[in-house]
Amino acid sequence: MPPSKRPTINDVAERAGVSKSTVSLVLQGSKLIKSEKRLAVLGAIRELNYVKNRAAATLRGLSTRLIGLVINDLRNPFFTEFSVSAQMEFSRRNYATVIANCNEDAKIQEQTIKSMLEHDVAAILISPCYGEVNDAIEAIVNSGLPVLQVLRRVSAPNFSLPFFTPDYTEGSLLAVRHLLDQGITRIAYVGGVEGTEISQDRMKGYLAEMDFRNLPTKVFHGKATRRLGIDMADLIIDNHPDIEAAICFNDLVAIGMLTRFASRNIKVGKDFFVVGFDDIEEAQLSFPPLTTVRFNISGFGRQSAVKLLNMIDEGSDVQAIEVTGVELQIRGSSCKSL
Amino acid sequence: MPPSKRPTINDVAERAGVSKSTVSLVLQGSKLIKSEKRLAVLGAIRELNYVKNRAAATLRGLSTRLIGLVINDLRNPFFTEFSVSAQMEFSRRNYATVIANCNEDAKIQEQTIKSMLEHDVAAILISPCYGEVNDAIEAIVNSGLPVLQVLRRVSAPNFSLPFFTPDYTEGSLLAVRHLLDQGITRIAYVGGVEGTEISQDRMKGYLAEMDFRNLPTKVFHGKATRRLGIDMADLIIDNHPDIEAAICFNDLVAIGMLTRFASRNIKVGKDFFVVGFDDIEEAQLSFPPLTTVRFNISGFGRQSAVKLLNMIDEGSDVQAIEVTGVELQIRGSSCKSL
DNA sequence: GGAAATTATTGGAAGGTTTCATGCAAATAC
DNA sequence: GTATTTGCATGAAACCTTCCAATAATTTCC
Repeated sequence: MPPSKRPTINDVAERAGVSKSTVSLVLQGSKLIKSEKRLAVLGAIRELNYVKNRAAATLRGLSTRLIGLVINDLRNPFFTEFSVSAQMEFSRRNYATVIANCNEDAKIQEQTIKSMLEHDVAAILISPCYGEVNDAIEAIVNSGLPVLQVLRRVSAPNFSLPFFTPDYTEGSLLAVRHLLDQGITRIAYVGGVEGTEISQDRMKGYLAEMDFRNLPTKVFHGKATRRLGIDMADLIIDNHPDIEAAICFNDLVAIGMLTRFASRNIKVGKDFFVVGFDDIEEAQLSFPPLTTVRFNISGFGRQSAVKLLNMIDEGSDVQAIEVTGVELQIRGSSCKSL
Repeated sequence: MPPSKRPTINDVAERAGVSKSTVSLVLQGSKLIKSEKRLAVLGAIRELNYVKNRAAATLRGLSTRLIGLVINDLRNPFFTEFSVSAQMEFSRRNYATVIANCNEDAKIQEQTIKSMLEHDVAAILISPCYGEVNDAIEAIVNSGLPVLQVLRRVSAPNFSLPFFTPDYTEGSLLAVRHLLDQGITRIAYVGGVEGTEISQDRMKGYLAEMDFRNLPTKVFHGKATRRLGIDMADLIIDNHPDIEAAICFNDLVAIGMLTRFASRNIKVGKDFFVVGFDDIEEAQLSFPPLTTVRFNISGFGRQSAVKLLNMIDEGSDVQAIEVTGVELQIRGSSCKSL
């Protein structure tokens, strides 16, 4: 017996006693085929365990129904949540997702993107990492594929990609006002790598409002992880006893701070106040529950997916920049009263 | 001007003044082509922005260099860590990863697998969800593709897939002995959906050892989330004051418990003791730091990937079951002394 | 009952790559 | 100077599907 390769549409046709064209039509659910023959074909397909060869179909001009998802840091639960939601929306629309974590490494990112282009993905959804990204962006733009950049923005000298983002600035504005309204004024900002655009955006509201009220600002930069939150909590307790509240770059940092405050026996929500950003699932389960800027990550993931799918289907263009609203989810970590 | 489609190998050949075969050879890095011509080809490729059409290559018989990764619950940081590590290993070996979260839904899982088979993935790595999985497994087995099942095992009546797993039973054995050695005897087991194989395995060591020492066992089942940990902490505090320690199905449950114990002002590591399972990144950052069964998730992810890649490359077979060791990472949550 | 219109089925070409067998040129051997 | 080997380059076939144009079968209409 020959090494039994995958059966083809021809094998099915032969088995069912029809032509390959008929089989193809059946596969596409054409109404043209009489149900008698259609049943025969369907039967043959089942008997032979036929699966269609997408490569051949693609070559003939059909879409790969493959979407590339490029994420700067997939281990961060915020991005995980985003990615999973987007992936599931793609899946619902019958697209498979090629994913890659570029791990904040521009080199990996570039290689990843090129690999996806080779695989002929129908579109790309990207939350980019920073660094030397020119070649990567150029490759994407040259491909002419629908692309949507989310959550973080990068651009190359001559190219830019449409960008969809939550209103970060508004978020920190809400956070700082919420604290100020309670008479809390000695507020620091914690986390975010210095110089990155997203870091600027997330701080902007804080800086503006503090400035407007003539209050001093204090910023502690760093890679936004639980570890940073822990370290900065120590730093603030030990060296900056005057500070009474922190607005954090994201929930991970905030939760790190909560953890350390708990272990050092300082009551957050009474002696210190913390606000996060993102509202990851864990935020409502921390102790105390975390006040945070909420914008429904999974909803945002789904929306991003839908926008991209629309770009594919209808060639609908996304504005250069689109912004979606945020709100403050108030919980115990920031409230004197609660 | 025509709508300018993607340039093909022919366009490159023409531009470089050679035959398409030559271009193909260059693309594959063949040593047969003189560097003079090779340079011409490379130049033409650059000028035309040529990217190779993988669909055509695949049709001709080349591997898609696509690997399917099917995960029961991608939002769970444990599986995220696993998946990301595996994906990055694939990427290092120049394979792109098609990922899908089947969200503990057997129907989605089946559909996902069929979609991957259609896309002609070169192999499948799967941490399956439970339920009605027969058709899905059958489809995989019939495909004849290399498959590796990890972390959780399912099987269909006539088929089984090779399985690679950490030694769960040993893990809970280590955990329970560690507590018993400190004279802690009133130990409960918390979390894990009743009846699932993984749940059985992770409890087995606990049940066996407690039984062996003639100690009473107490099991609280449930879906292994932070939320469950929180609820079970309440339940134990309010209704089972005799229980003094909990071995948890995973770290999420354990951390949920820690959170609630903190908020109810019970000192874990003094008045109560908790052991987790998995050693997710957060375990060392919790308060108190969490004692947990450790088996290096990312290492395990990488190993799984390597095993699968070897199956592809060398047709090397994986034993029906392979087990990798675990160890107990002792931290503050379980120790009277620390 | 037969022409016309409609519905069902089919053969064949095309799509871009890889690879095999072959061709040609240059180098080596006698 | 011819015969043989070696090194490079190429044309053509094959991979499996889709879709168009053409044909065949059936229905409709006078």
